[in-house]
Amino acid sequence: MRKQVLIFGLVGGVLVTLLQWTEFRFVVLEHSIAIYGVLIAILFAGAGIWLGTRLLAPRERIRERVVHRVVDRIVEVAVPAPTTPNLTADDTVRKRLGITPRELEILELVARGLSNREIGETLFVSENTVKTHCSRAFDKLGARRRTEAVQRSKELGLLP
Amino acid sequence: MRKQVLIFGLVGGVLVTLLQWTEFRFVVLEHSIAIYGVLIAILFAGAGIWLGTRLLAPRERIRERVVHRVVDRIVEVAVPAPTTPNLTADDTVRKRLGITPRELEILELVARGLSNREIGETLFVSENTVKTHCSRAFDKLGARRRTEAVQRSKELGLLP
DNA sequence: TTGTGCGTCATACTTTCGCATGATTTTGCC
DNA sequence: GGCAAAATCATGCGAAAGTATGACGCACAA
Repeated sequence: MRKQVLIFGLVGGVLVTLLQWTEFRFVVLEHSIAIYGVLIAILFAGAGIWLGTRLLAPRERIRERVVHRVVDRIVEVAVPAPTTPNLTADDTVRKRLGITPRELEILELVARGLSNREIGETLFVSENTVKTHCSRAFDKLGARRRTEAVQRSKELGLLP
Repeated sequence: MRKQVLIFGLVGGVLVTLLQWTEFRFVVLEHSIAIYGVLIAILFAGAGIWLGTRLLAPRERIRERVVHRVVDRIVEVAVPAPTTPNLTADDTVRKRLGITPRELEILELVARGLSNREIGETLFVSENTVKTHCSRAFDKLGARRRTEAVQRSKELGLLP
C-alpha cells in the first residue's frame, strides 16, 4: 500500500524533471503550453485513478467484510438457535480447515456465481491468482468442482 | 458511474480553458511553467483519485444490497416453518420461468455439486442430455454459469 | 391428425475450470 | 533484519462446462 505512494512520488518527480528539461522546447512554441498542460493533466489523472483504486480498494474490502460479519450474525440468530450468536464460528471452522481469509473471500464470490475472471476484476487481482486461491480452497474442502465447494462450505457453515 | 466521468470531463475542459486564459500571465514568467505543470499535476491527480473512488464505490454498494436481500430471504424461509416442503411455491416460480420439471431436477443435482457426467449417471441419461437441460435452464434463469444458476435458483426459492 | 411441448441424444466448437509447478512479493511477527 | 505465512502471478495442459444446431420419439390436446 505504501509502495504505491512511493511509486507515485517517484513518477511525479521524474515527470517534473522531464518537465523542466523539455521546458526550453516548449518555450519556443508558446501556444503549446496548453497542450503541455493537457498532457500533464491526462497523465496525472490516470495516475490518480490508479492510485485511488490501489489505495482505496482495500478499505472497501474491509467494509464489505464487516457487512458480512453482521449478516452472518443475523442469519445465525434468526435461523438455527437463538443461543448461538457465534460470530467466531465460521472463523473457527475456517481455521480448522486451514482456509485463509483470502480464500474464504474468494469462496464467497464463487458462491455468488461469479467466474474466476469476474472475481479477479472485483478484487483487483489476476485470474490466475483467483485460480490459485480456488484450487487451494477446493483442496482444503475436499471439493473438486466449485459447485461442490460451495455446497460443502454451506454445509460447514463457512458460508451463509 | 457515467455521471462522474461527465463531471470529470467538464472539470477538465474548464481547467483547460482556464489554462489558456491564464497562459499570458505565465508566459511572462517563463520559469513558472514548471510550477504551472506541478499545479496541474496535483489538481488532476486529486481529481483522478476522486474519480477512482467514485467509480468503484457503486460496486460495493450493489454488493451490499445483494447481501441484504439474501438475508431477508433466508430469514423468511427459515423462521416461519422449518418443515415446509412447499411444492406449490417453487412450482409456481418454476412455471413462471418456463422451467420444466426435468430441468429443475437437473438444477437440484447441479446445486449439490455434481458434474454433468455424474448427473447423467444418476438420472440414467447421457451427459449431452444433461448439458442440454443445463443450457436451457441457465438461459431461463439468466445465468451463464452453473454456480450463478444455483445462486439465482436459491434466490428465487426454486431451490432450498 | 397434426401441432406442440418435453425429453432425449449427438456433433462440433469455444470457453472456462482445475491442477501442477515455480516464482516473486507482501506482510506480520520475533 | 530475517523468517514464515499468505498473497500474488505466470504458464501449460487436460478436463469439464457451455453454446449452437439439428434430429428423433412420445404424449397430449386441439
